[in-house]
Amino acid sequence: MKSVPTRTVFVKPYALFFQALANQTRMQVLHLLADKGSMNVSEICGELALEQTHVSHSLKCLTFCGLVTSSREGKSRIYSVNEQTVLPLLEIVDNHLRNYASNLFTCDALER
Amino acid sequence: MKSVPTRTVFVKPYALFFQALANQTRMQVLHLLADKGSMNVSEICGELALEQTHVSHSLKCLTFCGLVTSSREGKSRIYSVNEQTVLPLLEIVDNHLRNYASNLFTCDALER
DNA sequence: GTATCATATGATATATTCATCATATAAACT
DNA sequence: AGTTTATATGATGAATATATCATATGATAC
Repeated sequence: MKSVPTRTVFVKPYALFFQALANQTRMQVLHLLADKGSMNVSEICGELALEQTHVSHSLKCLTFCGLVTSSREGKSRIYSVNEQTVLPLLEIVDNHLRNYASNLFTCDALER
Repeated sequence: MKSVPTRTVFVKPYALFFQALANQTRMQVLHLLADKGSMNVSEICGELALEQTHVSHSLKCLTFCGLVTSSREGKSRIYSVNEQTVLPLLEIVDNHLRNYASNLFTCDALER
């Protein structure tokens, strides 16, 4: 019988979830969609001045984590943010950054 | 005059914040503190069966991002979670994982 | 003082993630 | 059928993060 390391297993999905958010490109896409509602891939590329493959990879990851959903519309695919999760999440983080982590606005990297 | 890439700059602190959470060890520490209230470093090491340096590095990162606070007590240092941010944050993610991302419970890695 | 206990720091090899490239698929139109 | 437009996928070097090592600092007791 294999012993289970205390708490070790249970946090993995949380870490994976936050990994999806721990990237500037994916965060840009998420903020843009939260702001504008729905957009197709070309529109996102245009707005953020990013390459199509880069945006598609980012959207795949966000989709995998349930942060965005999509539906086809002709040749395009329309992406929308999962408002239920993303809006309250960003609000909490917004407040946190102001009140407890204003250093993150000016630092280059994380101290580890 | 240098042109500012659309939205690019503003998301960086968000990505940095989420990076702190995108790691199993730091997530373990955070869950443990959220559960037990306050603990010193040795207690955390014992409970999670992790090396002291590893835990200290993790706590440094969490402190830098305002997710935990600490105070000295004799030779020890007591760490506490920032309840204002962490409790509602974990609740949102908990619901999200159940409702929109149950695949994260069983997958090995993120699809990108 | 120095010895011990508790925690923090800096450096490093390894492991992971990122952005880009080349290419594939999917839908609409001729 | 073939062509164009829109998006997705797989592979890869380069960049970044991780966990561990050796060591430093800080506080108390002797």
